Amino acid sequence: MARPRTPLLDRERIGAAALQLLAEQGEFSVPQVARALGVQTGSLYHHVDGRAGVIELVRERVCAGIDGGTLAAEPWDGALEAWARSYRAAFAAYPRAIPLLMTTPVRAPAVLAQYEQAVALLLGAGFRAEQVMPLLTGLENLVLGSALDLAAPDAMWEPTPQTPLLAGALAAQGPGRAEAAFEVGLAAFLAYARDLRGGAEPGGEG
Amino acid sequence: MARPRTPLLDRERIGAAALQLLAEQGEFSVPQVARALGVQTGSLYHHVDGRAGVIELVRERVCAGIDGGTLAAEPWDGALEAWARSYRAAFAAYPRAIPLLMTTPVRAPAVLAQYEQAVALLLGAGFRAEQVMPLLTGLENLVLGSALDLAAPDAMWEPTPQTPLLAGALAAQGPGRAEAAFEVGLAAFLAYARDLRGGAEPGGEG
DNA sequence: ACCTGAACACCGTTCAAGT
DNA sequence: ACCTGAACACCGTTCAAGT
Repeated sequence: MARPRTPLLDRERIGAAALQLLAEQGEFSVPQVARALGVQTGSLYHHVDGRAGVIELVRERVCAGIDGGTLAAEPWDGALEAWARSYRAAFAAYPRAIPLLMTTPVRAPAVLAQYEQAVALLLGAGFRAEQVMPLLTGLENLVLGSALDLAAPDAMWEPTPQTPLLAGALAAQGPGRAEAAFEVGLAAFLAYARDLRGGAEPGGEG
Repeated sequence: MARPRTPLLDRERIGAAALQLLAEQGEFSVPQVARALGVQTGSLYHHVDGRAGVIELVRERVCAGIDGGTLAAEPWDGALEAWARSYRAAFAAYPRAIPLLMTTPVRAPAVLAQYEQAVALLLGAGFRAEQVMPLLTGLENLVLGSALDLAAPDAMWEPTPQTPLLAGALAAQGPGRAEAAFEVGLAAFLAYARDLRGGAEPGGEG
């Protein structure tokens, strides 16, 4: 068969297959993706830059759920808040992909473009350049940590008979609690950002 | 040679070798650890429950740097703050281990014991059982995210010519910024916790 | 350009054999 | 109990061969 008249593979289907594997079993391998698409493992390498490239396709798919239009709203703090909520919802839809995406450098151009826009928002609001990344990474920690907590609240703890209090605290966790923690964390973050910005003029340079 | 009169291996040395590999190259494999100890790969399985067991040894080593005594101080919010600072310092010493430990369930008894103590502190301060885990995981997100940011500030971003603002924001990041973000994040967290607790009696049951 | 099929170095885990 | 040495199934990546 060799080269088919119409390609068997494309980046869309590769990303979708990898994300589905992640959703089902919490991980994926390149051969598994190939198998799911009825193709040889090596064939993927004609479309994607190895496993890291597949991860970036997954990131693009998950992040496609984020409404980037929120970043164009005014005022700046309302835009940031709406973006954070949309960001969290997108990741909460694929909780088992979060660990993979949290520990992998962001290369996907579509995602970088959205962060570029977020940087522009903060600079336009009057923040200084050194203030921007701490704000964005702080917001990201809040969003991703909380999305993981929302969808997999006890994934990180294996209590034992020696830790009865911890076991009780885990059992007492209600689904609304992660929600509440996010709300207050977000409010605290926004209050901090407003305070940090002080009386800067919107669009000002210094 | 088969069984030596005095064992060649012990859990201490396995954990130390794995942590050193993580510090040097950001990852480790079981065969690499065996090689570093001059031993066959299979030998490790007599001392440790597979790769996951080695990860838990690494966690114990890193967490050994946390001063658990802080949790016995009074008042409760001062204890929590001191614990968070010690926690962050311990992880900042091994930044390349953080991604591995952040995405892996906690099984190490010594670490679980410390969390058991933290749960006891919060319950003793008057928090209700459902409030405890959201507080602890929120604090953990703050601490680990900030430790990672402190030690590897640009590890998560690969800016391109299409993202000049992002590149500028990354370049403008000073080392003191992660510190400042942690300080304010911690202050916001503690203020939230005090507010959530309200006027509960220390040691009260609710 | 795109797929196959085979290869390569590596991984995590198991286990009989030896002392 | 503890180490060796070999095995197994699996992984990520490369590449000549075919169309």
